[in-house]
Amino acid sequence: MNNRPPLEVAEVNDTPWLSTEQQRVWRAFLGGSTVLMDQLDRDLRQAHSLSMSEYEILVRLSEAPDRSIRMAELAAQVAHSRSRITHTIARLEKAGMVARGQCSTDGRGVTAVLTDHGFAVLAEAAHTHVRGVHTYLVANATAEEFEALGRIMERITGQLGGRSF
Amino acid sequence: MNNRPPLEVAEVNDTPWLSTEQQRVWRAFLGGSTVLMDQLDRDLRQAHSLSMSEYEILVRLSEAPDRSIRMAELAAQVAHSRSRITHTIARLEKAGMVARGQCSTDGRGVTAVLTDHGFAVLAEAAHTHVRGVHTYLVANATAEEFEALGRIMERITGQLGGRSF
DNA sequence: CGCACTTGATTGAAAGTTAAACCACCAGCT
DNA sequence: AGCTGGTGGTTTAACTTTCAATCAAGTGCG
Repeated sequence: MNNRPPLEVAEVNDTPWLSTEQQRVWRAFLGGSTVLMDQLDRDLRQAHSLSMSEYEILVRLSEAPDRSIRMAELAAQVAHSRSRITHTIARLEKAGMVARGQCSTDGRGVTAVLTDHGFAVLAEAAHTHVRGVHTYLVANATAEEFEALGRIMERITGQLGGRSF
Repeated sequence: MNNRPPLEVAEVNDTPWLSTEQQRVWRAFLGGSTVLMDQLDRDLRQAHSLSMSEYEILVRLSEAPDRSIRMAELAAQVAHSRSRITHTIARLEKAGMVARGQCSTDGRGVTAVLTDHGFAVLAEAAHTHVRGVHTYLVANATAEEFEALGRIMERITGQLGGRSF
């Protein structure tokens, strides 16, 4: 059971394996996207003590009518579990960036509302974030490549988008 | 301080903002890659009780000479902190998939070695994983798009690749 | 209405990750 | 040999995320 060819290249049963080239791209994606996200996260933390996911939440809130979104909806938008949103909002609330409100139309509904302070922090952080996206991603792609990236990712989201947590 | 245009579109100071189109692509990437990774992770867990990062470690080990890699080198390959590798390897060791060995050339060096059981688990899991990559990613891109993806991600890794943890 | 059933959100504990302190060993220098 | 500084790895505690249980409020139906 020892002298097989490297796993990812072997041809086994009915599983369609990856070509060497496909594998190269896949690994580039794996490595590249982690390195990219880690860098954006690090930048945000250093400059504004915000994690990437906290930042994303603030962005969504800032764009919503009344700067407020219901917990479940927020969870769906950023693809986190409800539980995680509860905890994260609790932290952001403690930091004074978000407040909780009752939903008017549904007795159990809770809405997260971006405070003025939260908005101010976001306005600062956005500079850091956008600069990062530019220099780490946009600058590393031609217009066509960038467009291609968008198309691929949109199809993936279309295929896997609606999920249960 | 209330009636500004949406944050990500406004033009402020010297920060080069993102065009609406760039923003669309960036969000697609953000959403698409999380949804993709989540799905691959979920598949792996359900079928083989392995997380994506555990799987990646097993893959690296399986490809290395003697199926063993030193801790620090492993950490670098999968872009995790040393500490995280220590913990993860401890878990994999408890599960009997990896063993620890002393490094011959360096007294403090510790090597992680893939056991036969670990290899067997990996051989199973690889089917699940590869099938996932195919149906979620490869199938959602033309050959050109796929190539473009590879180029972008390789450039990013080139720019950000060597990091400290 | 009264019942079962689902959904929205929170809770608390377990699991995983990060951050910082720590120990052991290597390397270079005097 | 004896210092000194740096690297490899583990440990501990703090923090974040997940998992399962819980509770409250909505919905549908006899």
